[in-house]
Amino acid sequence: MNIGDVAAASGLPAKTIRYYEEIGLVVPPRAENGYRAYREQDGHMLRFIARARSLGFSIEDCRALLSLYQDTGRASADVKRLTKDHLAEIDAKISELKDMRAALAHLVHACQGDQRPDCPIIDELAGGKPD
Amino acid sequence: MNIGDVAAASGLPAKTIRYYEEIGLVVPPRAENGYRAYREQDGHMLRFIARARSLGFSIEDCRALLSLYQDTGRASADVKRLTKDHLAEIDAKISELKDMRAALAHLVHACQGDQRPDCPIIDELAGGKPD
DNA sequence: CATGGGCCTTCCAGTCGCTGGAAGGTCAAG
DNA sequence: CTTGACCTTCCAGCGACTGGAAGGCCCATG
Repeated sequence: MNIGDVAAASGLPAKTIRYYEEIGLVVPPRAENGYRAYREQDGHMLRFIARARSLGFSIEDCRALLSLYQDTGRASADVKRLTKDHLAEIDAKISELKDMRAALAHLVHACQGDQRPDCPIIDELAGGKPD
Repeated sequence: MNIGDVAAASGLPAKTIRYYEEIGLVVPPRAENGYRAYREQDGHMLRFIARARSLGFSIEDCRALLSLYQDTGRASADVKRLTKDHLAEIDAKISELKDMRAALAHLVHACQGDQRPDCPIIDELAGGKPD
């Protein structure tokens, strides 16, 4: 399988797959002509990574997950801990974004949005109207 | 005011403030000794940016907001549109993260997390148990 | 007047995860 | 034999900083 084939199969751009090789994540052997020759297991790994990335795992998390994936003697506790940590980070991000969202929604609501310059959004960013 | 003073006043690291100068966001005059000499208006701008950044606005948004801030003939509609667009992006991010969160929470729940290798998280990343 | 410490300066490199583009090699079809 | 779709490498850039090295400036103390 050439890179285009695994790209189509995994849904990842070829560029990304080359990048994954560069960082040592999935390193296929080479054919005689210098083309990357992906084996079936390489394709599995790439699809594994694509799914993990879509769940927001970092590349380094993916590296760890991949080695757990390939370690048939793994403890599921290790996988679970990694996933829980990631979940906690996601929760933190959601909470941060929700705070922003609330503040922004409030400001949007307060602003007339007409041709006049008076604007509670600008006022707030400028330090808040001291009333 | 030297950079340390505006850093303390705005809560931004000096490094960041230098970076803002580099990208032309807040460019203070220089004192004879070469030090950045921040005027009061520069300090206001930096605090303005710090607040906008904490609401998640991008640097380019900050640039636009800053010019609206300084344009006393602005239309509040312009500020509102910018803010609404940003709010929509935040909402999109929240929704994406929530989807991830749901999937991760499900997986964490399903995984025993013991010393055995069987792991629904790995199974799912590997393509899902076709049952 | 020297010295020390805390500022300040510039410049370079790294972060994360790609993404774009240029320049060129390879392969299969017509 | 040419065309066009693939493949290769290498270099550069995104956003928004952040770290660190090497050196200059300023002020207080001895």
